[in-house]
Formats: sequence, C-alpha cells, structure tokens
Amino acid sequence: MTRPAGSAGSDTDAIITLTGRFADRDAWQAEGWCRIEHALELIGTRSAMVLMREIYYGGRRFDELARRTGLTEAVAAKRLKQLVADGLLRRRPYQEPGKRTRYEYVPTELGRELFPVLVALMQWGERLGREGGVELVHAGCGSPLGAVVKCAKGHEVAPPDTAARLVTDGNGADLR
Amino acid sequence: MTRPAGSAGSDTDAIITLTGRFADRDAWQAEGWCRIEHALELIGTRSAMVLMREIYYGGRRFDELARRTGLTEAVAAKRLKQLVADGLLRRRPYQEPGKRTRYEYVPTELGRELFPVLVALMQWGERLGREGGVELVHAGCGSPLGAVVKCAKGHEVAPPDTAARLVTDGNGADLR
DNA sequence: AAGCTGGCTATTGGAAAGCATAGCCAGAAC
DNA sequence: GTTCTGGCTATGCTTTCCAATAGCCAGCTT
Repeated sequence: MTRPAGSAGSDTDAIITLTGRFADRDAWQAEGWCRIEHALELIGTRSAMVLMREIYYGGRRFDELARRTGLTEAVAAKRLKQLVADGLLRRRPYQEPGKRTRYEYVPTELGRELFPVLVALMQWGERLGREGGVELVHAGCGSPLGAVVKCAKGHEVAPPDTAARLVTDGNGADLR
Repeated sequence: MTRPAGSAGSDTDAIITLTGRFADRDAWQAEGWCRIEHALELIGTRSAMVLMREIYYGGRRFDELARRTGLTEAVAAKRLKQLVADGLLRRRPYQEPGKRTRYEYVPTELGRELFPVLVALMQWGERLGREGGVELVHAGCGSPLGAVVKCAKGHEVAPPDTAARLVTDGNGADLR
C-alpha cells in the first residue's frame, strides 16, 4: 500500500515529531533496531519486573524474594538465574552463624539504572485509578516521585518537542 | 521463616530506603497493591509496548501499525482492541476520497502519559550496548532524551534518597 | 450487479510463562 | 553417622502470547 503523502491522520495529535528522513515512515522501520525491544527481552516478563521491584524494596534472599513476589520457587529461581546472566543482578555469598554459605541477590549498576523505568511505571500505574498501594517519595521532603523527561542539556521535553534520530553502528548499516 | 532482625544483607547496597513501618519487610507485602503490576496488566505484553511505540512514532492506521511492529494482523487487531478498551487509544473515523469510512487509532491522554515509561525504557535499552537504533532527541537542541526521577517539589532524587509510603484507600484497608 | 480492497476475525499450532507439587542436596546440628 | 533445613531443581499441566493462514464483510468502483 502506498500512503498518499501527508494524509495519514492529522498531525495535530502526533506525539513525536519525525524530522528529515524519518518524516516518511514508509522509508524505515524500527523492528529489530528498537531499544525498547532490547530492554523488553531482559525485563519483559511480569516475573522479572516484580523481582526487580522487590530488589528495590530491599529484598535480597531467595525465599524472601519468592514469597513477596508471589511467584513459585521454580519461576523465581529460573528468572533470578536469567537476571544474573543478563547482568542486572549479582550473586553474593553470605553466611549466617550456624548456617552454610548461601547466596543473596544484589543489584548491579545495570540493575540500579532501571530506577527511572520502575518509577515511571509506578507513576503511570497510579493514573489507573485503583486506590491504595505503595508510593515512592523523596526521603528529604516527602513529596511523591515522578519520572520527568529531560534532554542531556537539562531542558524538560514534552512529546511534541521530541524528534527521532538514527544512530548508525559505524559499519554503514542502515535502517531496514 | 523468621528473619533475624537486621541480618538480611548489608544495607550498603539498599536502593530504596524503607522507613517507619516499612522498615520491617516481613510486616507487609506489595502483591496485589503494586502499581507496577497494575501497569503491567495493561502494557505488560511485547505487542502492547511495540504498538504504543509505533503510535508514538506517528503510526495511526491498522495496516501500518501491524506492518511496522512486525505483528500479525490477528495479534495487532486483538491488542489494539484491548488498548482501546483500556483507554490508552481511541478509534477515530477517517475517510479518504473514494474509500469507505475507516478508523484510525490515536492516543488518549492516558496513552500520552506513557511517554516517560517509553523514554526510560529506551534509555535503559541503550545501556545494553547493542549499537544502532533510533534515538529520541530534543527537537530544540538536539540532545538525547532521558528520564530523570524528580519529586513533586522539583528535587532530583537518587534511589537511596527514596522512601516508600503506604497509601490507603480511605476505607481503612491495610497492607496484607 | 459484480468485483475489489482494506480492515478485521477465526482457526490452528507452537513456544513461553507460570502454578502446583514433589524431590534433591550440601552442610550444620545432634 | 543421621536428621533437618534452606535453596533450589524437575515434572506436568494450564494459560497466554504470537505466527501463519484463511475467510468475511462494508462499501466503493465499474
């Protein structure tokens, strides 16, 4: 299908502004290139997300993580193993007196960098209107947290002020 | 299992600071209360996420959305229907000359508010090291976007400065 | 009226996610 | 030794996700 130029919906409700070669969406596609898809390959399951949530709440040990997420031990073990393999968590030995050496799961730098994703999801989940729940606040002033989109130079950016840019891999690879 | 007080891992790697009644994780659990889980019920599938991504890139019509996400038409139709039912998208009639009236999918306010989630995921996905891809930048200055966690009063907040707070539903309901 | 087309819908099947239950194993307690 | 326990591991099943393919239908064209 060839889309008549400029006819695909009014642009009054466009969210991201596509500029340059991106303006014609028929000329490129994001499949396989998309960083969101890459991210979802690692944390795209419910079990991975709720385990990382519990890690953020301070859970470290296997039985606590399994119990508090409501996952079965089998699912928790499998997913924790994968999160370690993917570099979000690290196994760290510990030993309680009179007990054998065990391992607890602590976040790596990559795991910590998931913070804005978790906060953004919690913020959006609040919008869904179900009352109650746990809210994150700034320990210093007590105000609730939110994720704000800013550019590297510090400007706050709303969706219409956003443009998409192609990043090549240096090997001359191109979109599509 | 009763966890000996203060023994569950060193707190040097704690991410979120739990205060007050939250300090004892055995006294509460997030299952069912968690806003992240609520959010994932709506956008927890890969198909929902990539469809919303294409909506952000400006895709509006069924065949374009299906084609650019790489989803089959059956999956795209089912997921779009669900996204409309959940209030992230809205069906808007359009008619091209000589064609019958059709519907395109435009984001609602709720759908637009997903922006920080998408940006945070893209930012984190970039960290995974795979080269290439589409990057979002500020249209004004060209710098790449990121999601920054701030409190309502405008302070930037790092994970250790974060506290968790219980929000009741006004009916005296409590955690667990 | 007949045909074409875009936007779905239905069916089938395979893969993955997740639950329930049971079993295994290293090592401390005894 | 033997027992006990926490942390997994294995097995079987159900559900959900998604691909592939085929079919349906409103209404525009001719």
